[in-house]
Amino acid sequence: MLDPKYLRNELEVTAERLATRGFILDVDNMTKLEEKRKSLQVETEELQASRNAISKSIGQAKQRGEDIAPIMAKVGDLGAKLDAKKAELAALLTEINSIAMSIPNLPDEAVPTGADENDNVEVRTWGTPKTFDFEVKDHLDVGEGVNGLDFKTAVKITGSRFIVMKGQVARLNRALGQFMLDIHTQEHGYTEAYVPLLVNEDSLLGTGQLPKFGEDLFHTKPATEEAQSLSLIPTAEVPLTNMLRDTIVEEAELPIKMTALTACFRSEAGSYGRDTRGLIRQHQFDKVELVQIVHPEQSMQALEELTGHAEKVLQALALPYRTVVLCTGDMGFGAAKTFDIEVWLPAQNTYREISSCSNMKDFQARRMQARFRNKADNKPALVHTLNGSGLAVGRTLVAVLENYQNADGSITVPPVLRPYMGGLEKIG
RNA sequence: GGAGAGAUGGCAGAGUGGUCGAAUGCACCGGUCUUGAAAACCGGCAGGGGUUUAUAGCCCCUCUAGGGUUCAAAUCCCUAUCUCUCCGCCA
Repeated sequence: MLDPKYLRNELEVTAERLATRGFILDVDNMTKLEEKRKSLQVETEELQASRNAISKSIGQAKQRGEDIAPIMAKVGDLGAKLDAKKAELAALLTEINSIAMSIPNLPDEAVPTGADENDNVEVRTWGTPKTFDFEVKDHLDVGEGVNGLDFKTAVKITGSRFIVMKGQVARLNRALGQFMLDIHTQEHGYTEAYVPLLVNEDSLLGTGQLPKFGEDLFHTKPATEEAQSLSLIPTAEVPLTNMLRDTIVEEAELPIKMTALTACFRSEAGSYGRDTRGLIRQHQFDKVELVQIVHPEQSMQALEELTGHAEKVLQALALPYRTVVLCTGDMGFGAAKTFDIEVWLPAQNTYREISSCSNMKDFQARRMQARFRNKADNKPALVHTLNGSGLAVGRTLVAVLENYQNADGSITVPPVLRPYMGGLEKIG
């Protein structure tokens, strides 16, 4: 969430900046609520203060052995009045908080203004799309051709948008994940983490999936009414970032760099009919996530680095890609700045998103109260959080199947993956 | 699943109805000493919020969370969550 003080004092500026990402802030309503809050809070605290004073004097009188009755009489209906004000204030604060939790992050000044993905700006490309002297097949035909992808069986077991992988394709998927983890832990300084795939509501509020995007998630149905519902993670960003929730770390511990290979689960509500063919948009897929917890002054530099770490994977796999900076209108809820990395898919003759790397600045940190002890004044201050895919394994598999296909229907195993495949050079 | 114990500041750990937001130790910050460091000594040090030009003062809230009793709750009662110990079960 945004800094409440900033929101209050710079309401007009905030509204303007939010408008660039298509979010309309109801300035009049905010002003009205804020005025109400101010007077109500002052009144409540004054009542509270007078009750505290009286209670204290009762205690002191009692200790001196004096008669309390006259003081007790002064209490009167103070308690009832206070309770009423408290309830009124609590309701108002709840309303204000729910609005605050639904306001997206402010775009960084450096982010290009735009309405949608068409206004994103390419910042670099790497590699040259390979030309094929035969008609290229899409990854689905390639995968099914070597008996490695089985959509029909997945539908039987579960439903659409799930996949069964078999044989060397399943192994290739596993190899990709292991390879990525190894790069990030051995060459980029990330600590590997094994994390829960089910998380509680506080975690989802912390990273910003809730309260607004609950329908994008899968939720468990508790066995009993009282039991808490847990949700399947849409990305390892949720458990990794929430590791820092409600903690204060020493400044010297920053930056904290963590990575995890996990399955990710997305309900893909509202995306019916899009990318229905193949592995591009599944309800379940593997992803290697990169998370950095950094000093506020370092976060923009960290975003460049983190994006570079993700790009390294594609370079190692010799997969052509381009990197774009998302415009204000295309960024996710909590992001201040985002780079998307798009890999070349020959069958679609276009680049498709394979990684999204974002600097959330203090947006998540404020929600989670993730802080560090600032050397300058020895006080706690909010950290900045970043995350990025390094990479989405399922989509990387798509890219490998398409870019490494041969005329005879076989797939060449990218050289860097061969150690993970028992030396295998070709599938099919 | 059964029985019991517990949850307090960055950490450890006192505190069982009334100047307790809370002893003490560690960590941390500042200083003295030292060529420098360590040790020793002195001082400071919970977090959030309101008001305010103010990181000055003043005020409010917070001892896992949510309810309750009371003029007054870290302290008493209820519920939830989590942790630990013992027994049972189990990959």
